Amino acid sequence: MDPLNLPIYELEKELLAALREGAGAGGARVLVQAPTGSGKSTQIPKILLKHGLGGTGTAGEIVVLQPRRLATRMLARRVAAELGRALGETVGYQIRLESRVSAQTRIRFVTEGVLLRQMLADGQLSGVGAIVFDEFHERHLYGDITLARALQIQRSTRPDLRLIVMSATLDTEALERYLAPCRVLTSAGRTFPVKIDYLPRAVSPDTEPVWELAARECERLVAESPDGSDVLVFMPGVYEINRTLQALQARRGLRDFECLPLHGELPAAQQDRAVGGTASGGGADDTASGSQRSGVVRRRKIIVSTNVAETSLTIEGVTLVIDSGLARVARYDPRRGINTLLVEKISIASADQRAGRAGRTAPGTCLRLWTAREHERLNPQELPEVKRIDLAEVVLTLKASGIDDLVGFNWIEAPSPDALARAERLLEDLGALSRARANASAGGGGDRGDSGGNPRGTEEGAASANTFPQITALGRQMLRFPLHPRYARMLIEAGKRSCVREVALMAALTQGRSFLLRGVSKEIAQARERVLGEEHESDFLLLVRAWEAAQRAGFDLGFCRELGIHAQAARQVGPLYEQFLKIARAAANTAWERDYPRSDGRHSRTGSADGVSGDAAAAAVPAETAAGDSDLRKCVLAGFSDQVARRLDSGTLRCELVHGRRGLLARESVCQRAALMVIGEITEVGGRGEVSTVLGLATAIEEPWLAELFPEDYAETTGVVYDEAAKRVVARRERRFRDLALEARMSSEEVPPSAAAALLAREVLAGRLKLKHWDEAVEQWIVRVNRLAEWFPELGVSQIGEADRALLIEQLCYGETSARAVREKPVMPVLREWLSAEQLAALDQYLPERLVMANGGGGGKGGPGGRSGRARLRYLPEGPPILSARIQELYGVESRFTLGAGRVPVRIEVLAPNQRPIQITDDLALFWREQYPKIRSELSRRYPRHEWREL
DNA sequence: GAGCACTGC
Repeated sequence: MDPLNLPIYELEKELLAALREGAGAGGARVLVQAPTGSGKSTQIPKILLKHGLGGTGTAGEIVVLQPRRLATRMLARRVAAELGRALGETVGYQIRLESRVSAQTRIRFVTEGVLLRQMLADGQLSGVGAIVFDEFHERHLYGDITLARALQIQRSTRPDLRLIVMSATLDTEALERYLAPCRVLTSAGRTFPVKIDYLPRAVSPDTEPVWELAARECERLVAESPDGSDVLVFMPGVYEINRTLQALQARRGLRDFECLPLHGELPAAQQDRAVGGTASGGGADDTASGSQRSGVVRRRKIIVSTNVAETSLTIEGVTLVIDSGLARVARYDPRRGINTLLVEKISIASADQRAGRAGRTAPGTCLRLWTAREHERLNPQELPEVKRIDLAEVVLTLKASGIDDLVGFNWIEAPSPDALARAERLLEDLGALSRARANASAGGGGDRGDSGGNPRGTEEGAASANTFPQITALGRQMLRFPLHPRYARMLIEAGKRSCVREVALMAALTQGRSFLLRGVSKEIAQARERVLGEEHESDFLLLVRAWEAAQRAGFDLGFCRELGIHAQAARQVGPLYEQFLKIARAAANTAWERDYPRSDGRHSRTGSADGVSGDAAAAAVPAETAAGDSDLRKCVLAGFSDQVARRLDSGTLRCELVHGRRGLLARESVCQRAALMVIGEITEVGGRGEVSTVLGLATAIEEPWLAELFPEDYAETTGVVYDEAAKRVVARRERRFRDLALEARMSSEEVPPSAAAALLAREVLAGRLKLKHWDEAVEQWIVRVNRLAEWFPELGVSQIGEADRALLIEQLCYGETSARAVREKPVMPVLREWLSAEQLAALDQYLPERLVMANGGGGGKGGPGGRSGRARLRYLPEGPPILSARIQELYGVESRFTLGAGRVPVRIEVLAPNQRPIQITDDLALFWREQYPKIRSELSRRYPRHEWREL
């Protein structure tokens, strides 16, 4: 097609006029509204170049911002070809680790991160005459930030800078207001019409899962148009894709179709197969497409895909789209400090984008698996990334550019104050920002109220500049690494511990797509163990071993497949690793690499700046043993100190994290034996059945390291320092560091029990440590009682013996199975044998405000510990009368019950009418045990639809 | 017998 015929040329005159006009009025800003296929990405840069609008003077450069690398490369290539020039001359591109530009380059296509980095290096963007923001509707975080900064620069010092923002969606009012005054130009696209159908009636996923529904409708539609071409089905994730493929293959009417999955984790060869067989990613697997090509009749395809096919990959020849309307959406929950990845309904914009995939080559049809009425209730747009993801990296970047007041920054859409506060707090913890003043209105911090000896009045409010946390020298050092601040911090720590090489590799291995596949077969798991050896200390180190093995094998496809390694992803790690190393080396005055024997026999350099060869240090090569690994693990701790976790029990994978969070250690983690660890990745996942928080990338740590690395946070917690400043720091960490560490120490056999007891007893007696959950803490609780007995004879408490201990655990953990035992020796009287009423009362203050009765613990098989995946937390309007009556009698209050049933504990909390949990005393507990059958039957009568068997 | 979308420096 002749590019000059593209619809976008209808806008040429207007665009030029708008740019000239704007230049006179304090800065040219144009918003171009044009759908995909209008030719805007290639032609607008050319129009600017043709009319000399790259800028005044000689060096005026047109920078075109793109959200994806592949598109960046291809657009540059096409525009260069259209201009009849070699790539890298007039037209070039720049993406991470790859640059094709020269001094003559006037049009430079770049990815978003590249421009943000450039702004950081040169706050005036000298040499840049125009910036074109392409695909801006995708609203990536870096796109938002670069536009905001570009506006700032234009308004302050560069009114000659031309800004063109291009968007494919029509809903641009907010953007228009943001850019005002600005001109809006609209152009038609050149795609084929797509007929959109909805379901006539809503279908509940309970009666028919989406994959069944999709397969059924697919069969029907295909029968209606037997000559049609390929079909594209959108599903939220791999699980749903596999179910859909099964359902499709079970349909008789679809027997002649080739059904193919398409998602990001698939090897390139398989992706190519789904997309159309053309080599797009350098896949070496020619066999599949080769035989396909030679076939006389090509089978029609049904491609079942995730969102990759919505924007990143284009599939030729599709005229029918079936859209589930669902997607897995990543968010960051700043309140809990965890990532979530849950199935959600897509937005209208996203549904339109998906539908458009049916009209690339010919008129098409899109069936939406929801009703027209349901459609009206969908969100018009996806939430932009600023409102969805962790802002730490961007906040650090802004602080480095001198923007201290983040709330006052000219966000296109402002993130929540919570999200900003969380990012600042993480950066403070990492040492990248100075601590906020005590009386600064930090917002979201828990340490309000102790304005202490500060002479300033209360609620001064008005933000004077010096109350904002500022970037530190360490923060600037961290910013040199193109990484999340956590990993940058790890690398800085590695510099101090002479293990940069290893940590740089660890960082590189965790960027981008994960190269070690999850949920692999038994054979692969065994092969991994055989080839990689045993690793128990860190998931990072397992990655390192796997990658080194793959590298030694030259990333051989067969070898990688055997070990469940994504060969292509693994191959991309090398250059990244080198980049981090290079940056680390460039940082002068640190001996960042120790002389570490490498698998290839070369020795890395030691010594400082002048590059003296490291032979002399060869004698000092440290043994590759625990000492070396512990340094690596301390680096991880430095980057993730707010994600320290401990196992709650040995029967399940449940863990407790600092700041009161919980989760399940990832099944594939190597740290199954560690008492205390650091978590590199917290993700709440779900979609089918239950939602759970998965803790991945774990690293075992040792408790003394906490004191070593965080002396001021930890000192107070062990009672050494107790001044106001330390108190505040601890308040910020919500005192969890200490509790977790102590608990972990208690359950670790390596620490002499007497030492643990000494610590614990002191904490307990000082009132600084309280028990939280009876179900999980029975063991520790018994130990505690025993330590109390041992260390504080004045309490007159006797030790809990082995037999009684077993009995207690049985009764408290396994509930009903011990009904006989309860009758014979009820719990509380047993306790009474050890503790007098006074002692019990004294102990009461160590007991939780909120005592949970539970049958917990994963252990009791078949018995009351049986699971029911379906139960959810639910409030019972009324509890069992027999229990209510007793509570009324004992406490004189009306009660409410919360029945919680997760996978493991089924628990009933007793709540007073003011919603505060009631402390359950021994009387009530005893009553509960004795009357359990009656209570249960009352409950099942009252709530017959609930499943009670787990009780 | 559990549990995972897509980009980018």
